[in-house]
Amino acid sequence: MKLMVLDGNSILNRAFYGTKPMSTKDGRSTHGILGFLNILQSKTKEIAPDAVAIAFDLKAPTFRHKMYDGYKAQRKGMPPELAQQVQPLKAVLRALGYTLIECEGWEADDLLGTLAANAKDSDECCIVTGDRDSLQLVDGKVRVYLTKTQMGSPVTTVYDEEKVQLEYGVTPPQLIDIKALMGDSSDNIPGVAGIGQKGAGDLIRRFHDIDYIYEHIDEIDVKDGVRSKLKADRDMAFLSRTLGTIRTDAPIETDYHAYVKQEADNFEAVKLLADLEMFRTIERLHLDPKAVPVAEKEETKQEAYACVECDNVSALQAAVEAQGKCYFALEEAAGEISGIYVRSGKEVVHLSALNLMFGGFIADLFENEAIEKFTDNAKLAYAYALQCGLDLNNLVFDSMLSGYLLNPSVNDYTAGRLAMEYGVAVPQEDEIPAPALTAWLLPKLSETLTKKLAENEELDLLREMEIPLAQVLAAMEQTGFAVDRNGIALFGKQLEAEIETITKEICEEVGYEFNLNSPKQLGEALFEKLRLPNGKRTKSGWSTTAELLEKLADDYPVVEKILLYRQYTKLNSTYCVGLIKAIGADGRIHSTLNQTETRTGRISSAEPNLQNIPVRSDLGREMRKFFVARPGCLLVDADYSQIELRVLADAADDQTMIDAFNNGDDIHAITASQVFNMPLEMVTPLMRSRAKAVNFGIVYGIGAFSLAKNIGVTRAEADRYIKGYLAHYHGVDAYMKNSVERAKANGYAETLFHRRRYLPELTAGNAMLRAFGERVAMNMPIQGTAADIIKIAMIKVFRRLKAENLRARLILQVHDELIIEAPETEADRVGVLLKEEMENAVSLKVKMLADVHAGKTWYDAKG
DNA sequence: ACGCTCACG
DNA sequence: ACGTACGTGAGCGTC
Repeated sequence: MKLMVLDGNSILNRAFYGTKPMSTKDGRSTHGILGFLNILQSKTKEIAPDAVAIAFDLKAPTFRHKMYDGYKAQRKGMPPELAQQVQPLKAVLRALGYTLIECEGWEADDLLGTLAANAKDSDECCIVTGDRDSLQLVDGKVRVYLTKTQMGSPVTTVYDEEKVQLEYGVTPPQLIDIKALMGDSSDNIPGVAGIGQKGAGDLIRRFHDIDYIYEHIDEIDVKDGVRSKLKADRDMAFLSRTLGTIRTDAPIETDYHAYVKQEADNFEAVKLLADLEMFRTIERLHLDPKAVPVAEKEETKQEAYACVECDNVSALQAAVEAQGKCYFALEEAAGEISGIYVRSGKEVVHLSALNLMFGGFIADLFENEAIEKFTDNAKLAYAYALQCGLDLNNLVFDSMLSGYLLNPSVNDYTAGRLAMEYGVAVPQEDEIPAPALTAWLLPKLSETLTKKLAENEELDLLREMEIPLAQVLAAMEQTGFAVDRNGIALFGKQLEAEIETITKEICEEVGYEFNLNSPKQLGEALFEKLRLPNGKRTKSGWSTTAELLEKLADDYPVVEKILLYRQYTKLNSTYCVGLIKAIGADGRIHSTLNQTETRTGRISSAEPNLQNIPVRSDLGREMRKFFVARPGCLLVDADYSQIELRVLADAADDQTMIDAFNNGDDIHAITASQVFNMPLEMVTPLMRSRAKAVNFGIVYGIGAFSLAKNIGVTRAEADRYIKGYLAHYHGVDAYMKNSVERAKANGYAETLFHRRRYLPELTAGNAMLRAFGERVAMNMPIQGTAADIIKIAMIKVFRRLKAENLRARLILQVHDELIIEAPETEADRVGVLLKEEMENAVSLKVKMLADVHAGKTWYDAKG
């Protein structure tokens, strides 16, 4: 029999510190459990055991071994976030069919030892642990798989007798003697005072064990200092050996056959894992998620899933109208709407777009204001309505947007996933078409999620912000942005010519041809072939970032050329080639505006991304000349001035900052005068630019090191700026502290409009991760509130354009900027309207300011 | 699939 | 001792 024995406490500990913190929405940490199951699964695969035993201490919740994250010398209790995970983990393991070994008064080590020592002739014992103590157990039948976590991924070293010999120069049992001499503070093993790891190893390698050493204490060839230290602690040495010897006589079952894994209790396991909100794990362990046991299990049985093809459209329509509600999911095939699934009573009804009555049904459904609509993708529904020339009225629920508001840190908001997460029964049947399942789930799902949103005070966010915004985004996507294809193509050609020349020049100077796009090859060329100074290593070679190369560019013309090469190729491949590919048949680019992507509430743009078109460099900004208004139109562009700092001034209720903004002062100059403690007239451009960086830093959750790096001053200098800043803007100082405190207390950060982001990082043992959580706790409310504000503005602008019967259309949002394409005759009016709606989207203590410009191209319209 | 680099707010 | 500012998406090379 091949038995795999897990040192439960040790592995859990490793898993806890080595896995990115995660928690359930009500704040229970789960990453220890997740990491444990990952290790269990990967070791099972690697070792392929016939049986598995998992040993746990049944002692006080302390660890024998050194803690991963910190103190070398002391026993340390488990942090509560870890202790809370022990019982749920054990329950999950039992449900999965594993045998747990726990024995009152015995440490897990001794249980491992007992199993290892009792390996029969044909047996093999593989110990999986994070603790080197177990290495003493290694023999011909026993191997130790020592796991560490490096950069978040588990790394295992396998120890057999040979490997122990190789690494320590002794046999496994001799490790006990080494420890007897050197001691182990984390295990309260005293050892011999004054003998450390090196000395102990040396002695045992030369004299085999402490028995020999003490029997020949006066004869052996050691320094007198060592001899006297040994003599002084003779009793300690022998006591330490006893303490350090893992016992092999625990009263547990030692027949390996007893540990053959039982069949998993699917029901129980899924229940436990669903409660821990570990849905990925359910899938990865090949459990059947359909068996999610929920309170309404009985009801589920009554509500057997049923799906029928619609044979009577009028009857379906009548049923929906009678109900006053419609739960539907649109069916897509090859990018087209191919049908609709409607939950009607106890069944789902499918109506194909091929059905002659389909168009009529959709029109009546969408436009009927008396029917409340519930769906899973509002933007898609609005887009389809727009395409059909219909109004979509009274859409009250979107499960995807609801899931996003409840927790924006998730990547999958399909109805099936949400149902699992929020405890809605999922039908048992396999192979239900996705939209059919969605329609089936929507009644319960909408009820559950709506209730949750109401509890979180996020219901308005759904109904007044995200759902209306979905309509705006659908229209923006459909409108698209006109571009000058020939202009882009020509620009690309010019770039390619430059790139070709410059590539040759660079290769000539380096002395051989290589791929300039490969950071690896480039690093080798610069820092090995050309031997340039100040190279910095990254994980996989030399760092070749622009930041580093710029420092070398003055002295080495070839580096300057590489920077140019980078700039040209970036512009050509990402923007010229990339954008041309994305131009639609109508000569316009239709980007996808994602509404559920960012953790702060911003929208994102993809395929292509139109939110990162170059502007900062002169050459890059040229790209914007190819983003144009259609003939007879102008682009009207407005961007908020300092929206994030204004939001901060309001949230922090900082009078100095509020006054500065309301007086129309130059905020960076004012900040400079505060930070440098001098009158405004004496602020130099350099001081202003540094103050500007401080302002940015504050919004991001500042650190002196990064600020220093950013503006090129010493760290101490940067620290002074920050201190100066916080001393003068004391409202901001208090607000930042309060943001972190509140996020810690609540488990999430939130915006002015109650959009929330959970921050399990705040409970992390790892200081760096925790610091990250703290910065996010400071940043998210600011970035997120700014995102909320522009969303409100977009909805208001959209409605104004419609109400005033204008032909102008919103075409793009870039976080603090809105772009409208307007007929020339409307441009002035639209500019006024746009500014008005943006500035009045919200009413804060600080007034909002938007700068408006119009032009034929984006280049011209952007101030 | 992942890391590096770089474009934007 | 260690790494260091928030939020994104795309193209490329490497594994």
